[in-house]
Amino acid sequence: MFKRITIKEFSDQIGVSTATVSRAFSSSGRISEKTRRMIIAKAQELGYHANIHASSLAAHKSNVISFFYPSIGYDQPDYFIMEIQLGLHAALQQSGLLLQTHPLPPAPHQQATLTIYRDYILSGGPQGIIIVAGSPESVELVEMARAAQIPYSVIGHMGIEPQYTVTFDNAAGAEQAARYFVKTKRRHPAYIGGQLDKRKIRGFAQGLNIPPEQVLHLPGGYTFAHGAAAFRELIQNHPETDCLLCANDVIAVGAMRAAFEAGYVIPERLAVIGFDDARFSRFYQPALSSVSLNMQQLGSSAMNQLFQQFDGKEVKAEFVTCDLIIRESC
Amino acid sequence: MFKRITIKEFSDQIGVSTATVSRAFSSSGRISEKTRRMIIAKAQELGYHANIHASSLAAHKSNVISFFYPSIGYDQPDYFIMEIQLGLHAALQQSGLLLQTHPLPPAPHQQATLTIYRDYILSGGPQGIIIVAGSPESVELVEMARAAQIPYSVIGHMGIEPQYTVTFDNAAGAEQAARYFVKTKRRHPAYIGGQLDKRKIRGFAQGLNIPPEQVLHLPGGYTFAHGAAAFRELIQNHPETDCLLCANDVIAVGAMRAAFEAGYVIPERLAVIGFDDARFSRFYQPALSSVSLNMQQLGSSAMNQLFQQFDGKEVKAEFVTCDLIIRESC
DNA sequence: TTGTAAGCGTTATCAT
DNA sequence: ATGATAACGCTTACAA
Repeated sequence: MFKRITIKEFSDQIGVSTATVSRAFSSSGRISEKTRRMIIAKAQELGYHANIHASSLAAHKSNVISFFYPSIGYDQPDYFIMEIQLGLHAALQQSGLLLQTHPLPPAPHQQATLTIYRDYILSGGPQGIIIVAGSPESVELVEMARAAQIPYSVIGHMGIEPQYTVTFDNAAGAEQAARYFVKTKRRHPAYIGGQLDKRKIRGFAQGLNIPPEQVLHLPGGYTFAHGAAAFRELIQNHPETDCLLCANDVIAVGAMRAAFEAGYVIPERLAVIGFDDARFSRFYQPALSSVSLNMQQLGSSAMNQLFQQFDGKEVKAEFVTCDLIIRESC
Repeated sequence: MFKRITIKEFSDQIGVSTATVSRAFSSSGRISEKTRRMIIAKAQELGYHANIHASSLAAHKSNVISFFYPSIGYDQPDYFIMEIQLGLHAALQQSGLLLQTHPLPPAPHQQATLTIYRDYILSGGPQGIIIVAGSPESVELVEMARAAQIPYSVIGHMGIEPQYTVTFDNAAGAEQAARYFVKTKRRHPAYIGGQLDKRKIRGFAQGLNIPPEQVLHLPGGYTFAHGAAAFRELIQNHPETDCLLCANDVIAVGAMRAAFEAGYVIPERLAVIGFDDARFSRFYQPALSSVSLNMQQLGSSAMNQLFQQFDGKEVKAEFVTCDLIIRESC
């Protein structure tokens, strides 16, 4: 095994104490600027790098942020999560903190994996934890973070006390979409998407000025195939449908695809609006209009919540707005 | 701060030595099955979790794998990388290893970030390193891994000794695409894409049975906008173009978009093939044909190389094949 | 501002 | 199979 130079050897060689060396690298330590410079230069020269595990042990902090998110499968990329991760990294820039990613796998293996994660959290591994709501395990993770007294921040709605949470106003976004449909004289709206998202339907109904139960709703999964299938089903009984809101962009693209095949011209005959404004959907033909959620802002807001906790400041719930982006599909 | 129960306290409470407790959790230790069970049960009960930093320090291993990849910008998701990360996580399943993600940021901040990464690697942080080739910094990272004697694996072509490398045969994929164009009687091929990828052009030329210099080549970036702009430029001088290979799917989608606008019907008038088989492009209208690279296999192969190094086994270069997937665009 | 030395919570070696 | 104890390499009172 490769032997790194230790703080003891290094400090001996340059003729100072280990404490001084340590101070030179910690931002807080009281040390003369001159000594610090000298030590940093010597460290470069001799190739000294503090052992990160020893530092973590002694200082009770690890510099790693753990990012937990529901995973729809190891063969199924999730654009939503990917963008959040991007936002996290952007916020982490220069902070010296490192990001660890932890997908919560789907059914078969989730228990084993969760055990590994639990050990990791409860052993004091991460310095902060970011959890994307959406699976039952997300809730357990929050409990672990609390139990271990590690700063955490939740992205999404979880039905728990909200101060450590970054949420977004899906309902308002859906309402904007509905109002747009009304304004552009659409008469026969429909909604495609899973039933988890009560908020979106509520907002849609509100913008339409009808009770939520009256929304023509095709539930189902969040995939391209689901979107296409749901649309085919929809027009069997409701061929008059002339505008469509979908719970995410992947569904919307699937539905548009089925719509073309059924001879619906977009946007003339059918207006379509998606949700989340996934990067690829703006390249679609026609470019998809979408309720945009700034997912990167989601990530950086969550990191801010963590930073506030590190600094012992009061943490405020963060809120990210949704905006309707009109492109070509409506 | 929250005080966790330490191995000392725990072992005292249950009446064994710390060594025995440690052995109960390490797979290697010689310990009776009965004692192990007892200790694990007690640990559950009393909530004992080994401090991960102390373990890492004492055992000289950290259980974290670091994943470094070129990032095209904090506002620009990279589908390619995302899929590799997915493959990595799939391979990591149940291994108890954790994944850390490290984007190599574009220009302005890369030096500062690289310094942080260097410290991390040279301080003995990660137990293994996976590097996606593609930026100049990638090469530096390999040198750091070597210097620190940490097992590593490179994904992509880097022009260094190849045994710790997972590569893929882009050239063969491009050649397949060319042969398909020839077989389907296309006469006027063109290639859109950055100049980094000599391999793809070479393969394309080979399949076309012409020298590489004779390939009609529109260089440029890897984005949607680049694809669209390149196509517009292309047809100014070469309106007869009837088939198109693009360096990736995003470019291809951009080019298709520009093609529609210019009145080209796909695939009748213009055949298009992309590269990488990004998830979204199969949803496009028409569904994009693409040279498919199993990116998840890339990830798991890289992890395998790491595992081989952990076990002291000889490491063989890994190779992932490319296959042409015909859909609707050609 | 700098040095001394006592932790930090494990693992691993050497006895028993 | 189990126990005692010396590392592991750093940070941080406390002292100077």
